[in-house]
Amino acid sequence: MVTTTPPCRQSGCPISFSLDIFGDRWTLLVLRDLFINGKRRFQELRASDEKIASNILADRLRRLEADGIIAKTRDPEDGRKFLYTGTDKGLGLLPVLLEIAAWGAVHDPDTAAPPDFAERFFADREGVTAEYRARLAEQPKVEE
Amino acid sequence: MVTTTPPCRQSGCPISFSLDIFGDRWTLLVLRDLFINGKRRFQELRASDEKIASNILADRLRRLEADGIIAKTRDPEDGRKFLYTGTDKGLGLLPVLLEIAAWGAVHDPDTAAPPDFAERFFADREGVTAEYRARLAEQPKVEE
DNA sequence: GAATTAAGTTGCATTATGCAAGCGAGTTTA
DNA sequence: TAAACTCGCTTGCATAATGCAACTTAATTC
Repeated sequence: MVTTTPPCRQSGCPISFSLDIFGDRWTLLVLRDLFINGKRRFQELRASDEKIASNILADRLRRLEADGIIAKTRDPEDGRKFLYTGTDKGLGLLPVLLEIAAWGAVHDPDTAAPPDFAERFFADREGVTAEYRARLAEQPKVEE
Repeated sequence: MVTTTPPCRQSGCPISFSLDIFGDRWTLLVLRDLFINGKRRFQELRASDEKIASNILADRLRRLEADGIIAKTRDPEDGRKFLYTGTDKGLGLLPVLLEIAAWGAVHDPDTAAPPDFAERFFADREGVTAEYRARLAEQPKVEE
């Protein structure tokens, strides 16, 4: 089985604390798909361009749930399926994701980001973040 | 020897692009020490609370330089030493670091961050970021 | 020119990740 | 109602990344 227990460096540094949770090659991509791309199910998350392995995805979802970043519920419409959705704590990472996206959009010559994304974000971080938050809220709600 | 060639997922996603550069357990901690804690030399970076191994540190510095995030110069005052400093591209990551720090400061019950850091940051991201940028600029300059 | 310091490298053990296949519970189909 | 199918995983095994201790090389001080 895959680890499940993340490394813990306990230095008191808030950046180190954060990286103990999402400082690896996959966690932020999972959160991107959940919070920005509107995905909510295991198979949707697996289908990303980056091709995450199923055991790694299962492990990251387990960790994120254990850390209170996401919540796992059964799909009311199909009992085989689960839905993964962000908690308030998790959605607090939306600005982190967008800040990372904006830097990448500026420096990646082959970026697929909308051409004015970074410009708009730097001109109005709160506003653009609110837009993305609102788009997420449009999704049919799930009881926790 | 350690890899030096980072994984490249080439999905066009700006977040994926960014994480190919700093989506690992150590790179952002190195940048934290350089950009926030004012460190500039190999030994200073090694001495962090998180105890990075010297081969990993050497590898990350090499990658960061190759990616144009930092520049390496000889210390004019002691020819044995090198100085590592952020480029403009690299300093563009300061908002990313501070956003991560703010989230961590809010959610880590044992954070060592200044008590009002997150509050101040969320109230005035640009202002707080400018403060940190200014603090860095106070350091004696290095010719590139 | 001998000892010291800085910045690494090397070799090897441990841990994380990648890949393919399989499994059990819930759902649809005949 | 049983066979076939989906979905969300787990398992086993190969490869890659990381951790640790010791060693090397170049510059500096004594």
